[in-house]
Amino acid sequence: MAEELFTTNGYASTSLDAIVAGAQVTKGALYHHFSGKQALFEAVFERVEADASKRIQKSLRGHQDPWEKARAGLRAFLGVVQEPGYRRIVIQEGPSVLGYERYREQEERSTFANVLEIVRAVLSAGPWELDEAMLQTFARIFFGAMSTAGESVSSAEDPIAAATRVETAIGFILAGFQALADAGVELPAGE
Amino acid sequence: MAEELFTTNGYASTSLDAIVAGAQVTKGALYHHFSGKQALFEAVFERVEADASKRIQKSLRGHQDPWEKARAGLRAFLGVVQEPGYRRIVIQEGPSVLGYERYREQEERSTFANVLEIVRAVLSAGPWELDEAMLQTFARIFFGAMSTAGESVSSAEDPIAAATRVETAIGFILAGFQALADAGVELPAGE
DNA sequence: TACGGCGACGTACCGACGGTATGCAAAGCG
DNA sequence: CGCTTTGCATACCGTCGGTACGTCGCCGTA
Repeated sequence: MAEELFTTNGYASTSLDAIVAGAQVTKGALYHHFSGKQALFEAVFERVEADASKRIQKSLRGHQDPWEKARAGLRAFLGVVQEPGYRRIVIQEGPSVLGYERYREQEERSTFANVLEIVRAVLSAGPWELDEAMLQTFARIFFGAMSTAGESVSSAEDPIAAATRVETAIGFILAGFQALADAGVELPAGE
Repeated sequence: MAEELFTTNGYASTSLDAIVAGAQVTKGALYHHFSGKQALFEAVFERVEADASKRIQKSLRGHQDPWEKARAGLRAFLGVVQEPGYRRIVIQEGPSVLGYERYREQEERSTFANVLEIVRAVLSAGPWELDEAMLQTFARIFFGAMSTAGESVSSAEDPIAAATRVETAIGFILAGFQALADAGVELPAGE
């Protein structure tokens, strides 16, 4: 399967010959179904993304409180982001193989959508009035934070401890939000 | 120059022939100085990184207050991250071309070091007792947040407004920290 | 049933690219 | 002044992504 080869060897080091040999087909068949190597990668990318997104959504069910939802989602995301396939295909090579634009389009309607939903829920619980652009900005920031954190978690010598630290740190940031909400602090105006 | 070619076309689509043609040398000369295409990229990567790091450090000078320092550093980072060379070479293709390990080693002693320094200054201003691992975790989170935010900023239809939104969002998070510090809130214990 | 067209592959091949082997002039050195 | 080493130039090779073209089988039609 192409997914394993891309995950273990990376995009550039995975030859089409190796893929077709592993899948028991020929190059003709491959090029009948996909327009090229990049299109094949994109199909794999979408599958991995869809799986991850489904998993995260599943973890969100059952939580009504936004903060609880956020914590559950964070935990699920940290789990997803530690899987070699997601790390390699989506986080590491996605942006460079697909180009940032296509990468973003794909993310926009899967995993990032989940993050956005969570952020929306959390920030709507506060006293702030945020327009859509500001919500997206917050979501981007959290998405990036958690992606990077996930990378460092899964390459740490003790991933479990590292994941705990990340949860603590993000929880701390969320606590800061709560504190601001309780204090009725307004959003600092953009200058 | 190889840097421009890598920036505009990307790593994979930049042939060594194009590089040597542009630099008025031959492949023999190139392979005399670098052990291969990846090593050349790595050299370019280091230069871009060093430049960015220097620029950020410069912006930190003159600020004593940690929060002011953080804001200045954030602004400088958002500037750096909008430059095509840094975006493409460091953020987009760095991880996939160098591999995450080498990428991290490089970042560790340049731009990330700056972020770490800032985070250290900010968090030391609070009443919390953080060990080094926790500091690194916070720094990773902020680094990832700002890298991703920078990507979205520079690909936004109005980059200036987007940058302002990012500054607002991060400022909000920092304000949350301040609120927690003022309230004397402890770090939530890792479970 | 004969047949033509078409979709689903298989196969042989091409051009480009990264990398290497070898040559060779100039500089350093005893 | 010879001999080694450095610094590069050039010709070439293996691999890989992609393509051109052939082939086999199915399906509608007369």
